[in-house]
Amino acid sequence: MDREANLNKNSANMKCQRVKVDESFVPSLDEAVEVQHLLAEHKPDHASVDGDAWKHLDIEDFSYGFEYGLKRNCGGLDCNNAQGQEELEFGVLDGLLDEVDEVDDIHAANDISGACKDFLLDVELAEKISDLDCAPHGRLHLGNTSSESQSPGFSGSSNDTHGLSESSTATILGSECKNSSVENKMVKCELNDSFGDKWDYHAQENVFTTSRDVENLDELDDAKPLESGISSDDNEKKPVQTSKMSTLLRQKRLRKPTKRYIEEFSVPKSKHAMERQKILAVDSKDKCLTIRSHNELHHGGALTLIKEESLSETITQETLDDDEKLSDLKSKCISGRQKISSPALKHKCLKIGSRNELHHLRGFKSVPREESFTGISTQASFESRPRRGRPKKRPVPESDDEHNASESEDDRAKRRKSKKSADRRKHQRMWTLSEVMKLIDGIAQYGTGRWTDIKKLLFSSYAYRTPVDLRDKWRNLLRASSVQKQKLKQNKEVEQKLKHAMRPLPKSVIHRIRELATVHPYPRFTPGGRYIRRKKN
DNA sequence: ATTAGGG
DNA sequence: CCCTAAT
Repeated sequence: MDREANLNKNSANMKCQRVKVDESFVPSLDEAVEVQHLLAEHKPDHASVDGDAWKHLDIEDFSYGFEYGLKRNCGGLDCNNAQGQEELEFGVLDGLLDEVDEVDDIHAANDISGACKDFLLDVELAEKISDLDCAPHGRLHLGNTSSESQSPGFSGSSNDTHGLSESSTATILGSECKNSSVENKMVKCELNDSFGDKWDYHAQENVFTTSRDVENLDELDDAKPLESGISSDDNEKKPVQTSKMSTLLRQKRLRKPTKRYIEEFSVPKSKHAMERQKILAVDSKDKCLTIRSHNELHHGGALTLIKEESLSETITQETLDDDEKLSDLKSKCISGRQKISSPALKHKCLKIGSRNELHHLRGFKSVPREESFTGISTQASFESRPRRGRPKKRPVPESDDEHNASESEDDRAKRRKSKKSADRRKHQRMWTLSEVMKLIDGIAQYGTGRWTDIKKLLFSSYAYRTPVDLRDKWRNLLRASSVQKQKLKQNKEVEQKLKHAMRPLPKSVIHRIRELATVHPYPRFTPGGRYIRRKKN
């Protein structure tokens, strides 16, 4: 009791010091209490049995499970790639994209479950965020038993409990970081996010190094917007959701989702899974959802997006692939949001949009476009790409269960329609490193004008790569290579970091590109200015 | 049908 | 990636 009270107090302090995110929690009595309870419970356990804490969370908070599932999905994608960094990167991004998509789709297909999930996600996020900032600090400062017991657990269970472990850790140590400033918090969040993408190879040690990196990033002008973006976003959304969150959460807690349930979230959901989710969520359906569900849903997506954005923001101009992805990401985000009408969301939207008006617009534009996300996955096997076959989603948007979302019925219908026939941009395959290299080879052989030849000879197996695609890619590569060079000159240090973080386009490749660029200056003009016109065959 | 170029 | 215009 005593301890608990104390904790409460501490927490309160922390909350005050921390950003609004926490404040929002304060008013939510039930929620706060519950959370506090958890805190109290964890504290004692932690030092001795870190594993228990996770378990506890695991069972108690299915939202964590979900969260984790998301993360794992993201990371999992790149995991499967033995290709290399590039693919890793792609995987990450792609994963994110898929995630976004996922959210979107779920939203469409199953508002109830989707809403609940996201809602929980939000809750989880809130908790996590508020706690996160403390984790590293606590560990650093304490260096006592907790750090001891933690380390093994951390790495040991790395496979499955990264997200959880971190959270739990943070929770326990929460009071330790009363001093952590808002900055820290921000930094940490970022850090953690980046972790989410690469759980697989990030060891605990990275916690520190990475944090430093992030801080450094902060110093860059590029990174700044991100910070503000996150904080404000969170702040905005929190208050709005708090009430409903508490409601839903309570309900959810009562139900105590089983592990199985959790698993379902972590695994690409099958139809059955979806259905079950639906069933589970049915009771909470009448409760809230509808409009809210949208908000929640997209909040989840938004958060993800933001993080990605932050990471790649600096890199945006540096490489085309990233560029593409970003644009894709953004457009998706935007298109998904179109239907929403939440102030907070709008804010987010604006934020994102402001960073890239172009893409924003494009996003809208491409939405209605028709798409036949057909046998894309067929070819996928080739380049060991995690690809976005959207394995998770329910395949047919057709059978749209009753329109749960009351207010956006028309919107929804509209969306659905467009979705079916149009929506998803056509195969947006990411380029793997090997593909790029092939392309380069091809260009080296055939020059820049015979894309069909290159396509036929070198990409015959890649049905999804059209000559135009090749050309486009080359164009992008050219741009990228030059940009990279440029940047490198400016701040090589930074560049390195960023590259290391996200853009693995090997130097050698860039070199080749540059060389080829001189030989085949994109348009078919030879260095001498002679126009190379080759009659095909 | 292919390619260049712009969005 | 997608689209259009020009070949």
